[in-house]
Amino acid sequence: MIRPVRVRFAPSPTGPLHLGGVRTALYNYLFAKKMNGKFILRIEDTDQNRFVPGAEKYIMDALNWAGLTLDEGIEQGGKYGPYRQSDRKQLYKQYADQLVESGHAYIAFDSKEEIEAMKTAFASPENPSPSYNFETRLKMKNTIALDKHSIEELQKNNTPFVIRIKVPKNEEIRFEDEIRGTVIFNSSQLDDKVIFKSDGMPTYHLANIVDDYLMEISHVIRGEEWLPSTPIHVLLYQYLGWADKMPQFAHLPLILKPDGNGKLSKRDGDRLGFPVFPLNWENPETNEHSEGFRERGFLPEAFTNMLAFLGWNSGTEQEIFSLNELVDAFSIEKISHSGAKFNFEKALWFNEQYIKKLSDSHFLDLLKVELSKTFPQKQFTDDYVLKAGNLIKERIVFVKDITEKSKYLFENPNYGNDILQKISPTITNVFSEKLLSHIGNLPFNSAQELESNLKQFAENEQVKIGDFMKFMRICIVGELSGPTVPDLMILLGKETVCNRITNCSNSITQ
RNA sequence: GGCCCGUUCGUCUAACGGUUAGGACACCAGAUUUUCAUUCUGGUAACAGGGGUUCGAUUCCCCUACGGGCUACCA
Repeated sequence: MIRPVRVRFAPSPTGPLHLGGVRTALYNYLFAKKMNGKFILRIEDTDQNRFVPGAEKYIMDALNWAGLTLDEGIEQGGKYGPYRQSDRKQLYKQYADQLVESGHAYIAFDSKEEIEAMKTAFASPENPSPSYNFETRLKMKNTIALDKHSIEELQKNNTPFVIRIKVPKNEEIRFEDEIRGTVIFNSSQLDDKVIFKSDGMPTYHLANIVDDYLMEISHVIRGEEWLPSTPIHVLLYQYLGWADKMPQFAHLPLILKPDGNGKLSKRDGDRLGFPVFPLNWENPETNEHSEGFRERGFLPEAFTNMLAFLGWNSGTEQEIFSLNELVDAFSIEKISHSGAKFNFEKALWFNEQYIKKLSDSHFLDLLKVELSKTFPQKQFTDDYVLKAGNLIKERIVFVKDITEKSKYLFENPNYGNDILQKISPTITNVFSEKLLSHIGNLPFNSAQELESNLKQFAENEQVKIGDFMKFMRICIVGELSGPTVPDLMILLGKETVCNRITNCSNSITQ
């Protein structure tokens, strides 16, 4: 059965998208593009209690930042809309009713307390938490157990009710998972899941199946946490008469915390000092702030590349892939089966690689953004900014390191006592004076020329070349790191260099 | 507890019955660098355990152990 590939990313807007969510979206996108199919965003907001303002927009912003272009969704529209489940509310009831009529579902009037009571009443050592299923439903308040009169009575009193799927006893439910192969469940282990809630909204299980069917979804690529409820979904497809339209399932392994075990959570990020969300997020209820990969300084290409490799591998030794290259190389077959621990070090490495690859014009644009943030007052020429950037390009992890760690490229440094103490005592005021007048007559043509000239000067003055260069570095940089001294001198120019030597010398004498 | 999924260097992973078990990150050492990085070279380091199947198992099957997920009128 060949049908057009249509995949959906279906998050619920209960907060910011985390790493795992973005990766699920990424894999859906890659698969869609690889197969010349459509990538769709559907917002699953059937739980009105968990609605978080801003979350929906956050999801779309995050996908956009990561470069995962949608073919259909809330903003792009499409002929299968609306794409927000709350906007499709009136659609679902008829399918729940259809299931009741065909005998595959039933109405249940039990209150929360009554269900609790059942669970404690039937609890046993073998079965500590009995479920609402073929064994217990006959003892509950529903249209299967109750007689006609009691049902009418409950309905007349407007007793709140839900609709539950009637899961059969002891039937084998099997399906082919694209990642895990054949998965088999016995229906007796399942419970009669609520498919339609008393507030008039469907639960995930129903809404998901109805929408996937209506939107002609061909493949469901989602997290592994959905594997246990997939047999319910399979049953729903059968009972609704849509078995031949059931999508292929692919259940992704989870992203785990770097240390220990378990799913990666926001707490791990806070604890270990790295972001777990793509973009910054302010929780509107608690005002809690969470840092995003974008704000941390990650390039979107590096971020998606890194994410793609958390649970997938091309099978070759290539690791750097643009989004388009990922599309070409992607296959569900190569998705791994086990959970992947998130490794922030490797994420940093990916970003470094992408910084090194940046074109001059792109790099310049990014540099200017950072500079305007740090030095809103100052003006620098593009030529200067790019030269400065290229001087430190291969020693930075993030573009913003240029202003956070290399400010001396744009303003004179301050000289703290600890750094001044590292200047050799052989560097005296007399020496500084001589140096300044020497440099004053020096052409600033090339770094090589400057270097040999300075070496010669140090030799003539009988100052150790190491001591001298260290002094020069401290004057220019304010610390013992950075590009080579002659390169910096050429970049900054004679006047700035002389000023800094003067400033530094003055600091020593004070 | 039950059900389901998983298990190769510290981490991400390659291997689709026969390899000195490969790569990357991290780490260590050396070279380059008058600093810090970069770069280059080299190194340490893994098939969870036990049974089968097979001429031969990291690879296929079973069991055990361990890890994870699910077990809501949440998704």
